[in-house]
Amino acid sequence: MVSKLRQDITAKSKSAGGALGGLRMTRQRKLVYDVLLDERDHPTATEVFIRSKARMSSISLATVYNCLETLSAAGLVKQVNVGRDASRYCPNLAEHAHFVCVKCEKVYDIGLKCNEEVESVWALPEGSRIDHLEVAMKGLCAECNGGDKRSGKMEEQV
Amino acid sequence: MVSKLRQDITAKSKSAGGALGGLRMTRQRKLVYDVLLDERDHPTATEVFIRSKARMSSISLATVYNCLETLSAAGLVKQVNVGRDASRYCPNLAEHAHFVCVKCEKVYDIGLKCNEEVESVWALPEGSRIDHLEVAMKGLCAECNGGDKRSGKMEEQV
DNA sequence: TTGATATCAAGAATTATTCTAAATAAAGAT
DNA sequence: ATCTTTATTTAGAATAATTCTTGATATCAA
Repeated sequence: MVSKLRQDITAKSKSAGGALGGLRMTRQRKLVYDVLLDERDHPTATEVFIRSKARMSSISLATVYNCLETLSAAGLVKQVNVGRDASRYCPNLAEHAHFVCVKCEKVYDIGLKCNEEVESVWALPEGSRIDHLEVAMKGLCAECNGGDKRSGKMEEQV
Repeated sequence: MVSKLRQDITAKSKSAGGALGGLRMTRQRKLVYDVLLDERDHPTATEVFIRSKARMSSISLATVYNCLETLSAAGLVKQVNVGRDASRYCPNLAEHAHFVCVKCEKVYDIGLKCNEEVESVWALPEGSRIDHLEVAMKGLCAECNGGDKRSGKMEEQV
């Protein structure tokens, strides 16, 4: 189902096939997905709604939530949570963490270093199955960190 | 201020000293902290409220939120966020991640492997300062994972 | 075209959390 | 011990993000 929807979206086909409950590629879902692809600044649902509404005035906030949920479940989009802030959405499917600057509030994607694995640093319990991992960081981005050029060490927080 | 409050709590002194706005060690703060220490199962604010109310019937939910906020700001307690669920609270100050079993809903603390550092795997942007990092995992814990004994590889999610 | 079903839209409802304002309690000074 | 000042508590109202509900609409397969 995941790849089915993606295939259909990227291929701009009209249908997601009848399989698995029959996900449909609707104008709204396509629009919401396009909005995310067009400006990859990790918008909130409301921001996506505003941008979507500019292109399709009839779309509703509830629909935007529905579409974001569907796209996330389908694996096309990632829901980004940092603390208790409103969820943000991101079409970057590569494994990455998120970093929010507490000053300018921009959200940055942080990629893995080459040949590294996130799991490698954690003492995961034997026998468990991890199928979702979310890494969120907060701090000052390079621009806002102005004077201090060192890539400072973290505080004790986890 | 952080260490001041901790010192006073652990020493069971009556005051947090006049420094830095004068944090006071009140019965409510002590109680909320004790509740967290007594049962380290990552309760939500409401759960902390229920447990606290059993020992001090006059305490209010707003106060519990206040205390949890104060204790977190003081560094005695960590606020744990996994996805959009209600925040949970944890008195474990060691660097660790959180793992929530999607079946039994238990929250586990995941420690770092020896000599590993979280930051080491991420390509952090030059010049930025990270001062908070939160790592949340979801999956099936060993018990709930029953049959499959492999510590399974993660899916693509981050 | 038509029937079955998925999806949409609008607004109500829910939930966690924060805010407000008056009452209370703590710490230091008298 | 009492007084004063200021932090904190309390209860309830307010807020904000998200989910739910329901009737209308769009889409797919036949």
